[in-house]
Amino acid sequence: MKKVTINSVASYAGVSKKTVSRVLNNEPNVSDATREKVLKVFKELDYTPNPIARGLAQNRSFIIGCIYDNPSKSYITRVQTGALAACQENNYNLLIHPCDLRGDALISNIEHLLQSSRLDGLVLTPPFSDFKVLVDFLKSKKIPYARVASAVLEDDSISVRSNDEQGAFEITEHLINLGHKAIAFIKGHPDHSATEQRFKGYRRALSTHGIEFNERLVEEGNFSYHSGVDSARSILDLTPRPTAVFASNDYMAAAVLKLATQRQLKVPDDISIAGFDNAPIARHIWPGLTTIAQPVEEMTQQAVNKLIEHIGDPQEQPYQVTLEARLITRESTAQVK
Amino acid sequence: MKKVTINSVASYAGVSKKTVSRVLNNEPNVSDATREKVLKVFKELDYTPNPIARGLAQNRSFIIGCIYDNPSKSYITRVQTGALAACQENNYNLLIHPCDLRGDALISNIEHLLQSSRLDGLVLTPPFSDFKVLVDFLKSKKIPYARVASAVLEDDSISVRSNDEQGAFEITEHLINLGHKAIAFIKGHPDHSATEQRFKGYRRALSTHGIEFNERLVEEGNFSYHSGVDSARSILDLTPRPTAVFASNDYMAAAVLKLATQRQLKVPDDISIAGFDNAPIARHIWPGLTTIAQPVEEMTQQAVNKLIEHIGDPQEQPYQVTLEARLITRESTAQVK
DNA sequence: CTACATTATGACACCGGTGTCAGGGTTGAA
DNA sequence: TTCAACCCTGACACCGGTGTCATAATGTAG
Repeated sequence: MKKVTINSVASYAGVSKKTVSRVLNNEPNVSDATREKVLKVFKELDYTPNPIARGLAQNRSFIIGCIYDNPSKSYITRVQTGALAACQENNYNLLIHPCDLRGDALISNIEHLLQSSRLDGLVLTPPFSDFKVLVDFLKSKKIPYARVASAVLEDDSISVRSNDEQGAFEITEHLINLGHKAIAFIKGHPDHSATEQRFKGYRRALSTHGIEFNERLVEEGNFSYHSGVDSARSILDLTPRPTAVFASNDYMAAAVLKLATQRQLKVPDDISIAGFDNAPIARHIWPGLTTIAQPVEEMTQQAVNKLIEHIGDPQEQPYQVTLEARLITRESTAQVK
Repeated sequence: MKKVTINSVASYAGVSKKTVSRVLNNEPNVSDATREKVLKVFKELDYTPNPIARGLAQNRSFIIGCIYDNPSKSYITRVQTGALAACQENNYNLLIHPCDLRGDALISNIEHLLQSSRLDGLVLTPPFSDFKVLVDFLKSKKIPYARVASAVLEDDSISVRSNDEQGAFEITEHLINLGHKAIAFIKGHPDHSATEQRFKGYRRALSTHGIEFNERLVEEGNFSYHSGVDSARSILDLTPRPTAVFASNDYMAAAVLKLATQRQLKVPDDISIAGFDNAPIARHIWPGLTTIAQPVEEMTQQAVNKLIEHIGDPQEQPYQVTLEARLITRESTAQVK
């Protein structure tokens, strides 16, 4: 396939490079006749502009980076799906970059990424969405960024989230309405802002319904399945055993379910279990997990769309949205006996 | 941050652009003194070459594309992990591109991707690895590609796989050794080459051990959890009920487990269940699934490494490797009663 | 009909690198 | 000593677009 460049189009159409460029970019000040002539040549020659040359001239790469450090594969996949959808709408591409949260290495890692890829913008996913050091760094370097599922909304950034606190409140309330009073809670990873939000929702539901908070019912997890196993062990060993467990995500909830089943406990007859996120595993196991569904794809797609808009026009307003999370009840929770 | 370009480095070091470029690319014919001088300036000025400019000059993007259409999220994540590892070693970036297998749209979709991104190469993951139309298209366009987990090895391409047929043989044999004779089988998606391979391994194990193949024990699935539910229903309704089920992947196996549990069957006491892939779910459920572990990350990493090598030097030999798959026994399979 | 604003177009430099080639300096063999 | 071969280096064009500015063509007000 011989290369079709802007030069061939220009000479073929009998106009200058610059005019072709104007048509490409929908610039004003091109006569309708000329525009149509050029557009026709585009088709005839099957011309596609070279994004690299374009990037060089405009100092843009048309690539968005997505950074993550998340134990939940399904979460990442959903984030990617949403980001990809937005990228495709805007003729951007998505570059994925897993990286470790810990330590100073992060900033230099990101710095290297930015220098070596010249990304136009960055999507921050949990736990990076609320990582102040990183956000400040990006701000100082004037790198456009968007935050997905951050706990805090700030005035001057793009941020799309869902209401974790409210979701946790609702699912806890659901358990309370089923008659549960001793509801154990497994926390998430301390670096994720969702961890605190979900914990807050749990506590608010308890206090709203006049149930005293009991610290012994709270276990520290980190969102991983493995941590869920450890927490589950402690919880199931308690006497009296709680009648329900609310884990901060579905993987940990699945771990509780596995351990409970291993110990011959019937779920939900002997113990109710609830999770969070509506990960695939929540419906792949028996009994299916009652959980909170967040519109992760939608959140990410909106965030990336706004990010790209912002890149095109840095005057663009900040964008802060909170989407609804909703309760999904399955078989893992039932009326207390 | 003011921009550090090759020009600033050159004038600062008192040499020409071209000499700086030579140092950058480790070209010969640069005196040691000059080379060191330039390298020192790199550090002092904290210079990073602009990949976009480089790409324009060399007509390369330093980006590898990875295309997929796979219902298994965990498989995709593993592929990405391996591909990213290889990319990072070689200062490449990874661009992910989900797309539909079906129809003519695929080729034009890929064509558009190539034109708009100028990818240096493509990684084909199942089911694309064995999709002849696509492979032929890439060959005709002279786009470098590598195939992951393809069934067939061809002479002139890069292809890294594991032995699905052998894996299926071993897990079936494992069931036979436990005394099972009526072993149901759930096939995968017909477009995936692994589907046929795994079926072959199953049949070979049966015939090796003198067990007659029974077509009624075979169900058509498509690797999705949902299809597993349907197949499980048919299998569990059989009389006499098979004593074991071998599903072509873990999601479908998990579906069998869920349905069996719903029907009050004890696994593995009443029925043994085996999967394939060693997906996370295999160890997240109870009982854990006996399955076959394939080194997906390793496969992809090798494939991408070779692909990048090939891009740098198109004379590079073809590369064809088959890695070992290994049996992992968990609680879902046991001696027949 | 002139004076001036506005629109349409192209020439040319530029983005930040790499490829080609020519020229000066060394080295080694004749 | 001479000449070819080789090593090192830089000038310059080029990759394929975009930005700036000058200029020609057209429109509009006085």
